[in-house]
Amino acid sequence: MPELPEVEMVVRGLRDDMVGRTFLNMRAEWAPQLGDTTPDAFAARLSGQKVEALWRRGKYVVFELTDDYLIIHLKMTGRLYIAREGEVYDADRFLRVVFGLDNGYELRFSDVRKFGRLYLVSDVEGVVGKLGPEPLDGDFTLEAFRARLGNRTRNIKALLLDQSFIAGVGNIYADEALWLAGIAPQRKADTLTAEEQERLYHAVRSVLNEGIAREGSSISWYRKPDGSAGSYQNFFKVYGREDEPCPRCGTPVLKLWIAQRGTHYCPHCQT
DNA sequence: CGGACAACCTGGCGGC
DNA sequence: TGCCGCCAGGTTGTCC
Repeated sequence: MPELPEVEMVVRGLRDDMVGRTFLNMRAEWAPQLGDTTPDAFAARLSGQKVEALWRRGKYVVFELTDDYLIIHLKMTGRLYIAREGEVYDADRFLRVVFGLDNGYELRFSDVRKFGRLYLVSDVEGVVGKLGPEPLDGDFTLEAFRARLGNRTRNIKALLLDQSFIAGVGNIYADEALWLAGIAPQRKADTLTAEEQERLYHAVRSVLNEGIAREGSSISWYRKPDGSAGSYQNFFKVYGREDEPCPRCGTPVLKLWIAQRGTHYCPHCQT
C-alpha cells in the first residue's frame, strides 16, 4: 500500500488527534506483528506514555513518546485511524491492534495481510537508521543524488526501490518517476548521463510532491485516517496502465518484471 | 555488491 | 455460480 506520500498523509491525518494524548492500554490480535515482544510486555511498556510528536521517516510512522518511540510500518495493507470507543468502522474487519487513549478514543491498526510491523524502542535509529535520505528534504540536493548514484551498477528501478538508497519510494512512484524522467527502468544506474541524473532527481521529487498534493494513491486498501481516498491513482501515467497509450507519445505501455516487481514503462520514450 | 527467490499473509479479480 | 491461479503501494533472509 503506502509509499512516502501515503504515509505522509497518514501522519498528517493523525497528528492533531494524537499529539498530547497518553496511551492507556493496548490489545493485539496478531502477536507476530509485534516482532519478538509479547503483547503483554508491549502493552505494559506503552501504557502511560504520552505522544510528544508524530512524524514520518521513509515509510515508517514514528510516534515520539515520553520515554520511547512507537514505530509502525504499514507494509502493503496497514491502516491507522482514530475511532471513538465502541464505534465500528469498515476497516475493523481486519483489526489487528487497538490502542486505548486517555480521551475515550482509540487508535486502531488494521491490516489485511498482516505484514505490518510495530516497534516500541528507546533507540529510533535501531529501526530507521539504515534508511537513505529523505528525498523531499532540503539537504537532498542534486549533488547528493549524483553522489549516491555514481558507482552503482544495479538497474535504476531496483535502486529506487532500495530504501537504503532513498527512503520512501515504492513501486508506483518509481515507475512514475522513471516515466517522467524518460529513463528506462532496466538502465544501469552508473550509465545515466548527467542530464538524466538531473531529470530523475527532479522527477522523483515531483511525483512524490504530486502524490502528497493528491493525498496519496488509493488503489485498493489505502485510505487516509479519516477513511477518505486519495486521488493520485487518477493521474498515473504508466503504473497499472499496461497496453494503454503512453500519455507522451501514444506507444502502448509495457509491463515487465524488474527486481521481482511489476514494472510499467513506455518502450519508446523511456530510453 | 547484486540478482533471484522464498517467506510472511489475505482478498479480489479474471478466466474457465 | 464456483473454483483456481495469479496478482497486489513491502521488506528480509538466504543462497550463489
